[in-house]
Amino acid sequence: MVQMTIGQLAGKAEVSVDTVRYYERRRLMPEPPRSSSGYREYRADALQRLRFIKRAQEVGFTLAEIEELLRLRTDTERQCRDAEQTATRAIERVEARMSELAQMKRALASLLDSCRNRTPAGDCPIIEALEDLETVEE
Amino acid sequence: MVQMTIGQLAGKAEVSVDTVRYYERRRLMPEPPRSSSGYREYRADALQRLRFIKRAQEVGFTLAEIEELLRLRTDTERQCRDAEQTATRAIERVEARMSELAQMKRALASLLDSCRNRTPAGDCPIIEALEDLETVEE
DNA sequence: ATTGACCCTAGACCATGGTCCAGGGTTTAT
DNA sequence: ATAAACCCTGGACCATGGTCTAGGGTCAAT
Repeated sequence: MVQMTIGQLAGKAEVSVDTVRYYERRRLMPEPPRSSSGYREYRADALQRLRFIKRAQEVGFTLAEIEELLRLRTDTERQCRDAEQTATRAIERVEARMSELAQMKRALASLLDSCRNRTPAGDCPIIEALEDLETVEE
Repeated sequence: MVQMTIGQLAGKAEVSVDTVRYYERRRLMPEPPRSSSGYREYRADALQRLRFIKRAQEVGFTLAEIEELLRLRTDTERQCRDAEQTATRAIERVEARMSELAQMKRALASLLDSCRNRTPAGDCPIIEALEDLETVEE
């Protein structure tokens, strides 16, 4: 199968055809040649590129960053330094979000804990805590 | 100050007036009485409620969950069990997101690491990795 | 030859949690 | 009395990453 329709491409990459068209609009995927009837005709390199995008997304790059990486791919000189920077930014973003979540988790766990140790007759400590505390951190 | 305008309320809670109106539309805030000229008139309990919402949001509840908690607040019987469940769900959501992020971070760190240890002449290992790997996990 | 599965476009819509705008009225301070 | 600062509504718009729809054309199989 040297040529593929968009549906075949999407199937192989396990994304929807809408996603492929969306990436084309976003310029993450190049515009492929068209058949005489206007159908997009993809070759293996399109699948490779789509997989690149998916993998990069899985490891936490945003589509904007992936666009950057894809641009770098063709510019071998500046390539590595810039890719490194992009990855560093992505790590920092991930880390920042992780510590926000860790804070949330601590707060929620402490709410839950008070709930489990409450006096049977009292009001719900979760709701009380949200009503009264200045901060919910320990 | 027994009555407040929306701007005063928003100021005290450190949110925007748009946010207050948005919460009203979302039914997180009740519709307050209006002055003769149609201005919203808030009392202290509105501020309390707004702070409840903010605090709950800070600890990782979604607005939908906060709506739930607010509803529970008036139903003292089912209160605690349901609030506990909501908190448990929130924790699970936070934890799931945290482990996704941890996975991302490991993958990004390993990319970055290969970048720093590369042979000076080679292509960018980050881009290579995204091109070639089946998975980027170790 | 017709049915069903696929393809096309442009644009609307989804969730989330808001923010901003236009076009008006009101209140407060000077 | 006039300007600044505030308030009102309804609806559009933002980011993010898609998904869906309408209204049409095409391709493969029967």
